Amino acid sequence: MTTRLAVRPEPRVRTARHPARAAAPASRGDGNDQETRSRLLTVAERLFADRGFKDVTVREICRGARANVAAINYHFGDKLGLYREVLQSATDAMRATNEAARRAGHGQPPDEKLRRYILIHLQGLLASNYETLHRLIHREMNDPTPVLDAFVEQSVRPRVEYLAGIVAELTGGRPTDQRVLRCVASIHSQSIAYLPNPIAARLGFHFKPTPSQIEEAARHIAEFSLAGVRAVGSKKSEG
Amino acid sequence: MTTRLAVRPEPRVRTARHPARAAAPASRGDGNDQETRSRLLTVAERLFADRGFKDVTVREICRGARANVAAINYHFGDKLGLYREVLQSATDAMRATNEAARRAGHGQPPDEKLRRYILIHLQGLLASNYETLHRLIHREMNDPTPVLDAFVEQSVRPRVEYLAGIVAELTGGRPTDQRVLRCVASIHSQSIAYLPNPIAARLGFHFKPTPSQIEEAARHIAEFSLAGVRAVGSKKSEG
DNA sequence: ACACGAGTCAAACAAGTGTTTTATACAAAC
DNA sequence: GTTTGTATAAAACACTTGTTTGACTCGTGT
Repeated sequence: MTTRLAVRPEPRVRTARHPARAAAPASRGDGNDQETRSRLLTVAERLFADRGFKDVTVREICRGARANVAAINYHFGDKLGLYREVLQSATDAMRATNEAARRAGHGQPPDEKLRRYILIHLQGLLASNYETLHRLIHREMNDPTPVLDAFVEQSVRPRVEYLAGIVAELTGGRPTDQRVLRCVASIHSQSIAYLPNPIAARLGFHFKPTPSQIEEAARHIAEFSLAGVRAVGSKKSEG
Repeated sequence: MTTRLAVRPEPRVRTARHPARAAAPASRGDGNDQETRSRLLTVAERLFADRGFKDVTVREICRGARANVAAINYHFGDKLGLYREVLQSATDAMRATNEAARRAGHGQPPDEKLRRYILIHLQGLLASNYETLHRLIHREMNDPTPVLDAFVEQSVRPRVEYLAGIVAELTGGRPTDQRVLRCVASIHSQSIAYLPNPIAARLGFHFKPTPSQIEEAARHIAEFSLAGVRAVGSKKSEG
């Protein structure tokens, strides 16, 4: 029936997720059981990233996971419950990248912090298993669901605040200064440009995300941005 | 039935678009006629931008345009035909912006060409009537349809080539040089960041696209990029 | 032995979907 | 006046959608 993404009372998952006594889960001889659940997650992640929530049918996911049509409702309550769980793993993965970038820059001068931040994030962005997750986020940009709030708070905001801190160090401004925030936007947006997308493909930009190509791109963004930050940071505010 | 976007033989539009003799089209007294067609286009543009091709139903469009369900099939053959026509007008509008930017930079030194290019494109990007069209393109990035090819060739490629020419002038490189192309990506991606999007909204970035705010953002991008281009352009290629 | 519950399955369900059909109104061409 | 072709409308069509049902396994606990 209604398929629009919306908040609604969590549908009762039949019994599987809330076993009555459940010490040792019953296991069948054919090696399935919990496996079905994780197979559904794997297949759904790929399909949702490829074609979006609405364009993917539960029948398709179940066929891909060699499960019955009812499996999704049994294991996740409904289609949206499955989607939520898929997207939560994306949020977790990106939070890990954030923390890695922070550690790598610890104790370094601000320009070196920026270089390492950009490199690590670009590596994370283009790592083949994360790329799927980024496509999911890109879809959330067009059709936000309640899941996006958690992602922004846990993943994007820490990243932006850390970046603002670096830029503030570089320019001597305050992290909430308009001028600083514009620099943050300029830096962040450049990385996104290296994600594979159909327009770049049609233009003939075949960026191969090999380690050395990623390093080269990261170096470009870092030097480009450092010069940019210094240029706009040293100017008196005008107008 | 099948609703996936795909190339398929153009469905026969009943008669309206291919009148047999048709000198003066028959017109009814109630002032409708061709109006219905353009009302459908207007409503469809807004709905497609808001929620995407698949999420919008023909019944919804027709209700919004105060037309019968059969109106879309009558005037455009099918739902995809309507979508095609909506997106074609996006392509045309952007091509006009391209040409305006070219004219504005004619005879100017390269740095001034870049400043004017960025300002005009940012103005086009954020003009309220173009913003709808950009949301449509953003959706095409996730789910490309055959229409995207025409858009890239007529709208994106000329833009990128013009920008590459300016950067090449600034650095003394050739427009197809890897280093030049990376600068083009850096410049172009910064403008995109100013399009309204749900992540920026959740972060509290309330960019008001007033003329003066747009000018200020354009100035930031231009100075940031000019410094960046000069920095990476003056360096010898290494590694 | 028995009951219970986890997990799976085929089938059905209710509500949508894009599209087609049939009919009708009306202005212009003949 | 008749025909022709445009434009609209209500109803039906054929099909897909997410979800639910009820039966059926099969390990486990008692």
